Amino acid sequence: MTGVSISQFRELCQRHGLAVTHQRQVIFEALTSMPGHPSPEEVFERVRKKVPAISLATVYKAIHTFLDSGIFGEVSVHHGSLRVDRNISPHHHLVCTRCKSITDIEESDVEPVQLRRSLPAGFQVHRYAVEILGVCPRCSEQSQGNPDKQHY
Amino acid sequence: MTGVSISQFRELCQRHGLAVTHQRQVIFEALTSMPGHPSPEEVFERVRKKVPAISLATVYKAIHTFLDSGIFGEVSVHHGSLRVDRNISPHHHLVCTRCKSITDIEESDVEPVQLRRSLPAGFQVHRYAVEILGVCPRCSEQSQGNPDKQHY
DNA sequence: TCGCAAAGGATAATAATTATTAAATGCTTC
DNA sequence: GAAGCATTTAATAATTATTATCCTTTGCGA
Ligand SMILES: [Mn+2]
Ligand SMILES: [Mn+2]
Ligand SMILES: [Zn+2]
Ligand SMILES: [Zn+2]
Repeated sequence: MTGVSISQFRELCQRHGLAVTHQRQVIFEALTSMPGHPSPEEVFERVRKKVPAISLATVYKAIHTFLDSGIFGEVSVHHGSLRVDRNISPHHHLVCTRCKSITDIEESDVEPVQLRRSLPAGFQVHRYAVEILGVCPRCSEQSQGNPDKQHY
Repeated sequence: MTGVSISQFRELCQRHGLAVTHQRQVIFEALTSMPGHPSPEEVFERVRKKVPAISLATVYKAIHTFLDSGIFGEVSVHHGSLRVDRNISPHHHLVCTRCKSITDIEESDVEPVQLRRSLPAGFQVHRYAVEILGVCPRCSEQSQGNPDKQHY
């Protein structure tokens, strides 16, 4: 029972300037009670058991609202479409969270990743990929302007 | 002029047991000549200038053929749909490339990432995200069976 | 060259996401 | 607590990304 009381949720919403709705609370509770990194579809399947009339679009909108408020995060900033990597030697990436641009960083430019404790037993590691997340020069320049203009 | 001669391409295909077709060569050349990490749509736009009659499906099929042969790579193994991360404190991920499962690794379980040289000027780093890519225990068990069964 | 498996083209189908719009609801003010 | 207005929801259409289908064409070994 990882339930969040209505008053706690109300407080959370107020802190982020969000209206408190029943749907948002149910979606929030579904998210906090699900293991791993759920997809909108998975959230929808769970939520509709409590609120059968809910719409998938409402789930998407609530999730984006939570993401925009920083209440939750997103696993991959560049999940929109397949991106081919012509560089098949191990390397890392510089990723702009604003415009989604991806730039190669040579593996030798980063110290090898060191683990402090062992991984779950039986996991076979193939490689370590470092994503350096941030804002590229071009995006930070025009940061006051329109913040969602994308240039690839 | 990063052009690849037809004989070089023919050799590459032979090495991977692929039939040599004009479309594949044009798609391959487009990929090798494009900067960054192109999407299928971008490849299609470029390729159709040379072969106007080409189909988008052919581009997708050729790209998958190249990916399956290991001639090129894919930036994100989990690009299929949005995945919410309830953990908004900085942390890392263990990713199974077989079943696409994503498991949190605490930031403190990995030594801080160290750069050996400076990044492109003006890039504002927000955080470093390490992806530990490999095969999870469950997938490596049944590795002889059906290799594309997914369990989340 | 012949024959066939493999690949391409056109297009339908599916999956993921976003847009639209009218009705319902939350929130502020009285 | 009701009124009014802005926000949110539900239903559904539209988009976008990707895959499947099906028939035609082509590459390649015999
Ligand atoms: Mn790369
Ligand atoms: Mn996570
Ligand atoms: Zn940028
Ligand atoms: Zn797995």
